[in-house]
Amino acid sequence: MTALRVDAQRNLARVLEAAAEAFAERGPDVSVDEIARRAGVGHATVFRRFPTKDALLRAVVRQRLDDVAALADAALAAESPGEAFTEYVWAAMELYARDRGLLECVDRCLKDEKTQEILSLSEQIVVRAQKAGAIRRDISPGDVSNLIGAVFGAAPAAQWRRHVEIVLDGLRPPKPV
Amino acid sequence: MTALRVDAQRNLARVLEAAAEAFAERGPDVSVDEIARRAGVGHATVFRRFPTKDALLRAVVRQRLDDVAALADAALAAESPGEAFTEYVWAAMELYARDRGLLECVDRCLKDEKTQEILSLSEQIVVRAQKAGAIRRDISPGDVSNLIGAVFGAAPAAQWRRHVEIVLDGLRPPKPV
DNA sequence: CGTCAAACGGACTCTGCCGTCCGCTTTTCG
DNA sequence: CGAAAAGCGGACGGCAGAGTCCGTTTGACG
Repeated sequence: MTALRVDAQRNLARVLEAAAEAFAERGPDVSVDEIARRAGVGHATVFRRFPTKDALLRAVVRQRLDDVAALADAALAAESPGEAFTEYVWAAMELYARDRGLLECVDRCLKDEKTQEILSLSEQIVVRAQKAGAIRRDISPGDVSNLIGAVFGAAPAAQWRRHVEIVLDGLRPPKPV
Repeated sequence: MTALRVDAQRNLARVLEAAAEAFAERGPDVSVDEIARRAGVGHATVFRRFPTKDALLRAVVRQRLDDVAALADAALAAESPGEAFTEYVWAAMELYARDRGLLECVDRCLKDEKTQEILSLSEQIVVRAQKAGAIRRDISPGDVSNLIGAVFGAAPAAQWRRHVEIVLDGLRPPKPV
């Protein structure tokens, strides 16, 4: 496999950029035609680099998830597990908030390795916080991501912080009576 | 407008039943063909009674929402606003749990009068509970429905009770420190 | 510069779905 | 019973989106 021709490289970059933008704005259901139009190429060019629309989606998601992975690594390295967890949640949500359609895209890539990796890291963060007593134990680590993701995804853009705040409150262990 | 022929009445009933079942199982995106197949009629018969697929969806939703409306009325009539709210939430979610796709169908019928009516009733229930001090005041009544609906909709079937429990905990006013 | 493989994109196919049409069947009612 | 009206559903049209084909263009390289 030799290197791509320079025009092909440029087009590939444009496609990835346009796809990231389009998926972020409109979610995973934007048509390939729309992406190609944004990239200024024919849609056949998209399919030459990515065998299916799904492959393109996964490529974009993997790219965007790198930032989240960095946040997760930092959270796992931090001293206070409880604070690390809430800070991780806020930072990650802040990222998703910039690209509103991304969450739905990630949902559709659950089988993807990269997505699984993030999920696994997130679970570790939760487990650490649970062991430290910062999160109630009657919910599985995986469900915590679900819960927060769902609330974030459904909240009106202006209100998501308050909604997430409420869930975080609910996740704290009930004070002993 | 004279009455329907008896065979037409029977088919109409079958279509409504099949549609309710299909929408509940598979969500609002089941094809009209699928519904017609379940009802044992041609899909043209469906379109004869309902001008569009959306009209059929709305009819089904209106029908199913009657039960929810009854719950809401009961909650508004109850003495303790706080208890009435939580009981209403649990009862309504129990209904949606039986027909998992229904929630998404309701989402798609937000403009429908019946849906608006339920939303309005739900808001009144929340307002009452807020006035009674059972729910924190830093969230709008409409957002409470959003929040609970989102969590319920995204939760794995076996876990939704726990997830809703957590949100309810988060919705209680923070204990004064 | 000239050749050739790589890349391009418009046109095409295929699939799934909504909604309509029209010739045939069934019910109704005198 | 028999005509008229109501109902039926298979076939059709149209649309949108995914993925393919192929004649044309363009960059790589001697």
